[in-house]
Amino acid sequence: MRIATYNVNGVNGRLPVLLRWLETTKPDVVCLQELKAPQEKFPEKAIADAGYNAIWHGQKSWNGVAILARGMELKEVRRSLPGDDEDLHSRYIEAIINGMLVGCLYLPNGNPAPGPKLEYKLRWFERFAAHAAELLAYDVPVILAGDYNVMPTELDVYKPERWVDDALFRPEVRAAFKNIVDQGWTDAIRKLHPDETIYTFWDYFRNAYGRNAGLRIDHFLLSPHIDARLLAAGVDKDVRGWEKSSDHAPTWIEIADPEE
DNA sequence: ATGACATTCTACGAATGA
Repeated sequence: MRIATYNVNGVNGRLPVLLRWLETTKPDVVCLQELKAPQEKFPEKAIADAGYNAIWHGQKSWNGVAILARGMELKEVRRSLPGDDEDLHSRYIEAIINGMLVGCLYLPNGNPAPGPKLEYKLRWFERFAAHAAELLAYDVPVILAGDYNVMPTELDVYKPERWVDDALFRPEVRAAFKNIVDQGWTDAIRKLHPDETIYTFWDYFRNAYGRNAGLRIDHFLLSPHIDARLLAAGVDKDVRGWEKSSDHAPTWIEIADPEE
């Protein structure tokens, strides 16, 4: 089974790219971020025609997350991250699919830093850490996939020294990510490719994709049950080179069927 | 230090992103 995460950067503006990618790679489960569309403007019919059931939590102009499942039922568990009823950003949605708990997240960017946006990011991280710990305690198969807006290590950024003061790479942000991993989660890409330069984002400026000046910020964190079933992980890098592409590339894992 | 690019909207520039 293939599970993918993709920050689409506008689900309607990028719909042709999204549909082409779904048709080409046929992932079984897809976590989408940055829909940039209100709830009623999600392209439900086009997604259904492509063979996918979907749940989503939209928001006007910004944010927005969705989970798609190819020929499988989605049972929605929640559509916001617990811990702050005042937080109205659509950044988290969670469903049970085929016996797995799948959390789809769009972690705040945090720039400019320091400032209130970084503080919001760090608070969001604390809430996410608390929720992740609760999920681990359930002792069930869990996948937390999405745009974490963090490069975990220097291997994950084309020019680390340029990014040390940025909200995606500041020490406290990297520490917040590591704190969650250390609960007992597996960073799927890094487990299977420990020394390889792998990016999931290239910005639109200065031919970043052509120069491979990228960042690894889209991640899969796996609970032990899913970690034991991990077969492969990678990035559909060529999609970033398509016309009208998002600035992110789809990132995916393959997992084995559970043992009976 | 800035801006390069691309998205969205009771738009025609501003806010946001990473």
